[in-house]
This record gives sequence, C-alpha cells and structure tokens, in this order.
Amino acid sequence: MKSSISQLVEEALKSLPDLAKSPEVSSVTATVERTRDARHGDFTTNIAMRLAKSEGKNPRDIATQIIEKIPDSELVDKVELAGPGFINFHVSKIGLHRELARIHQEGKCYGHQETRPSPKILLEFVSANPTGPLHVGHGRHASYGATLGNLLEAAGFDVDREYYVNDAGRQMDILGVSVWLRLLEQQGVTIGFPEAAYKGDYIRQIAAGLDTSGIPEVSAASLADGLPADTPDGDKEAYIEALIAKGHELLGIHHFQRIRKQALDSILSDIEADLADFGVTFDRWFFEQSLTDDHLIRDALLILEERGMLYEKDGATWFKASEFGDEKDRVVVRENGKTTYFASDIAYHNDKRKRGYDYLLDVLGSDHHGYQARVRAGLEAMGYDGDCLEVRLMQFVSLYRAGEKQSMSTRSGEFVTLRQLREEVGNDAARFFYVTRSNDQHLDFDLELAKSHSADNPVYYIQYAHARVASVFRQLNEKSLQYDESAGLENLDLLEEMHEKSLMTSLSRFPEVIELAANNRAPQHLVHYLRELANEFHTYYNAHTFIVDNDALRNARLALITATRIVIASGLKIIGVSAPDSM
RNA sequence: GCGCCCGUAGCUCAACCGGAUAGAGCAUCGGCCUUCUAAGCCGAGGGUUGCAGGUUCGAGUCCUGCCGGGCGCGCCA
Repeated sequence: MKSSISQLVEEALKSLPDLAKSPEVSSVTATVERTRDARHGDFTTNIAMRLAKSEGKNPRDIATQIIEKIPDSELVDKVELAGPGFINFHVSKIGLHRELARIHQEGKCYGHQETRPSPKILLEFVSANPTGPLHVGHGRHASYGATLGNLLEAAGFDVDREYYVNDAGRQMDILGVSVWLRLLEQQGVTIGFPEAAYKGDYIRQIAAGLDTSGIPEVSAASLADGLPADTPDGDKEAYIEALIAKGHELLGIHHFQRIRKQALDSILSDIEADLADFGVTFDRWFFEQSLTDDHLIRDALLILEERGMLYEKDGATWFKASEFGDEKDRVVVRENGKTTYFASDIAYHNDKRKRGYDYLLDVLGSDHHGYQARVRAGLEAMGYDGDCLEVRLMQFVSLYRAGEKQSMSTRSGEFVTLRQLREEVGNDAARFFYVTRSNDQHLDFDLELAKSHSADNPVYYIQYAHARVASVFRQLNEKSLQYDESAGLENLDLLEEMHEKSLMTSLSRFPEVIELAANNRAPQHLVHYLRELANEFHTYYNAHTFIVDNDALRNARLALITATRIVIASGLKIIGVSAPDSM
C-alpha cells in the first residue's frame, strides 16, 4: 500500500520538470511514511520540505504544486497540505478493503516478498565456542539471528544460516585436559583441578560417558612429576599448559586427541539439540579445523602474499591491515609458525565469498567490536568490496537471580544454561523476550521475575488474540452457523465502526513492518507491531460482538478477524513463537 | 590513555535516511464480566530524552565537549 502512495508522488513529480531533476526525487519512497497521528491521515511525505532546501523555495508552495499534479486514485480519499509542508494522504475504504482481500488471498504469504536471486546472504550467528552448554547469552544470539533470518527471507532475500565451530586451538586442549582430569578423578587419581580448566558439571558427565578403550592408565605420581604449583596467585596458564603437555606425553597424541574429539562431539550435539528444541536451525555447521585441513588458510595467505599485503617482522608474518582502515597491522603467522585466529577469520570469510555468498552478515558479541575493521580489511586486501561484510553486535545479557547478578563464565561453571531458562520460562516467552530489545541494548534478564510474571509476558497477550479468534469460530460452530468468506469480503462496506477501520489500517501495515524490521535488522519493530495489532483486536473484541444475526455483517466481521488471525500467526512465526488456537 | 556501544516516565524499554503533541508494558489509582475466553477492555497520574553548546524551517535522532555505565585495545580464541 505504501508503494502505491509513493508511486502517486513520483508521478506528480514527473510532471514537474523543475523539481524532478533534484537529487531528492531519486529517493521519494524513503520520504513516504505512515503518520503517527490519525488526524494527519494514513501516509505523509516530507518531500516538499526536502525540495525546499535545494530549490530555495517555500515548502508549502512546492507542496501545493505537487498536490495539484497527484493523479486521482481510488485508494486515496483526499490529499492535503499540512503544517510546514507535509503532504498527507487519507486512504479510502476501497484501499483498505483491497488490502483485506489480499490478506485472505495470500494467506500466510501476505507481507512476504518474492525471493530475488541476489544478493545471496550468509547469516552467521551464535557460533559459540564448543566448550560447554549454551548459556542465556547465547540464547539471545540464537533468537535474534533466527528471527533476523526469517525477516530477511520474508523481505525476499535468499539467506543461508551458518554456525562457525571453533574446534581448533588451545581452548580445545583445555577442554581435553578438563575431561581427562575428571576421568582420572573417577578412576581414583586426583590432582589439584586447574583454575584455568572448565569446571562445569557437564565435564564430569562427558568423562563418565567416555569411550576409554586403549587409553593408558596414569598414576598420580607420574602425573604430578615436574608440575608447577597451581596457587591462586601463581601462573594458572602455565599450570594448565604443563598439564596439556602431560596429556600428550602420558597418553600419546592419538589418545589425547580422542578424548578431545569425544568431548567436542558431545558438547556440539548438545548445542545442536538445544538450539533445535529452541526452534533454531542452521543450513551448515562450519568447522574451523577444516580451514587448516582443506588448506584454506594457506590459500588465503597466498593471495595476500601475491598482492603484497604481508611482511615479516620480529619473526612473525604481518598483514598490512592498517592500509585498509584497521587501527594497526595484524599478525597472521606467529613466531612459532602457527597461524593466528585472525588468519582463520580471513580464510573463513574468503571461503564464504567463494561459496557464492555476496553478502556476509555476522551476528557477534559486543566484545568482538574490533573484529569488523579487521575482517573487512582482510576482505578488501583480497579484492572484495568491504561493504559486503556487515557485523551486528549483540550487547550482553546480564542474568539476575533474586536481584543478584550471576556469573556468566563458562570456565567457572557457574552459569545458567539456555536449557534451564527454556524450562523455566518456556520457549515462546524466551524467544519473544530476547528480541523485544534492540541488539545494541544491554539486556537484564531476571529469572525470578521472568518466572513469577510469566503470565504477564506480552507474548501471551498476542497469542491470546490469536486464540480468541479461533474461539469465536468454535462458538460459531456451536451455534450451527457457517462462515462465508466470499460473502464477508463482498460486504466489507458494512464495517463502519472506528475500531474496524483502525484494525484494517493496522493489518495493512504488516508488509511495511516486515520490510522495516528486515532492513534495520530490528526484530523489535515486529514485536511492537504485533503488540499493537493484538491491542487493536482486543479493543475491537470488547467493543463489538462478531457473531451477530445479520448474515452480511457477521461474515464481514469474521473476514476481518480471520485476516487478523492470519497476520498474527504469520508475525509470530517469524519470531519463532507458536500461535495456539486455545489458551 | 585510545576506540566502539549505551544513557528516554518510579522500573524495563520503543520511537522507520532528522518531522507535526516523545510512546508502550510493569507498578500506582479509578471503572467494566447475565453477551463470542477478564491471559481482556476503558480511564487517570507520571518527562527539561544525563549535562552544556552547535548545525536548521524542524533535534531523543546529526556535530563538539563534558558526566555516568558497558565492552574492547594479544604473536589468546
């Protein structure tokens, strides 16, 4: 509907050659907005005020000129000049009725645009390190990423979802050691458990379920031999390094790797199941280790080398990131010959492009904010347009229990898992709550509050509107009445109540909300819209009876609430929340 | 010290390239069940948008400087 209004403005401008050449005219669509106040009509444009600046003319005069040239349309009742130079449009009943008919016709596809072939988007999110179960912070990434993916698809983008598994590097060794030491404990061999190791209970469970066939037994004496002390103020990193070396020495690389691998597999399958239960799925799980195995890091570094983007200093290999806007150059190969995590990042993003994705959208924790400049520099140095990378930073979730902030450290083991949260507040409430806030806002999650107030959670308010529509149709059945959709759509003229008009107006906004939320990567727009829509419905429900004796009016009203049900179900689906028929 | 993000009602938060009188929920107060689910509706109070300047027809939104909070600033991942 908005695009129809934009078209009217564009046509008017075409017949005003003096104005049409202004650069402002190229973005007419962007100037057409919904009004905030119903007295200003339904749509408004500030194009005249924008033109006034470049043309040096009075905005009201320009607006008058434009209004005269706006073609007649049955979608619009009147066009008027208002305030300093706004052009306001009042949508006609015909316009609203057509939109309502479209909702019935298109059903769950209403508001969804047809998929365009390009750009192909790769959306990466969660990508939590596989060193423990997901916690409540990851839940936010999961909800936001999944909803964003749905929004982008609804807006017509071709999008794939990917999880990057950090299965390489030192943290995997620490994980392996943690499991190994718990295994030894279970065999009666105890040693001071390292400060720097993973302490969660899940480590014990993995150790208990380990396939230990062929793994050498180790005595406490051989384990303790030559180990540095792990005092609170001592070097806990040195202690765990020594234990990793011990693991390699006493078990042999092969068996140590086997423990590591089993721990990784166990944690990863837990993460995958947890996310799937949460309604969050991925098209691909990409393993960091495969970058090495498939020589992708080597290839990426070769490209950089050929382009003269690398140099040697202090025994390491550096990438000239500062030539591409990063604050300093970055090491890609360490003095010890190992590539850095950043080298993996470059290779990974290069691979994303090589796999055919034009646009790379990463959802990352806010502690990764330096990452964008670095990876962008890497992409540019390899010859890509840096604008193909977009990073959305997710602010932290602070968890409160009984008013006290909880630790969220995976290593300490004192964290609340996403699974616990889901069990306490339910998937629907969790999915919904997580995307109610903008991604750049900190989120305080009070568990007690979420539990005790779960009945007041706005998600139920919206679901209730959906259930109420279903309930009305059950009542209709009990009264042995039939709903005649085509009769309803033919009699929309009978919907003359103020509540009916504003409900129709809200419904017609749905496609615009999807587009807005997708373009701004802002699921909260959809959340707020659905709340407003539910409010319109509940108000209407209280003010008027739908099952009336007059057949024509009854069918028209049922057609209206059916459309409401369709839009609510469709919106909730995007957020990943169920739309129940009864509550 | 440098960089990024945030600061809006008692609390938690919205506010679409800058737009008309800054909006919701919770909490507080007052009404509405003999009628399709009261998990609902209607109404009231509540604001110098952290502070001070600037840009312009117009600033919560953009710029500058302060104040307060978060997160970064590794040859860790």
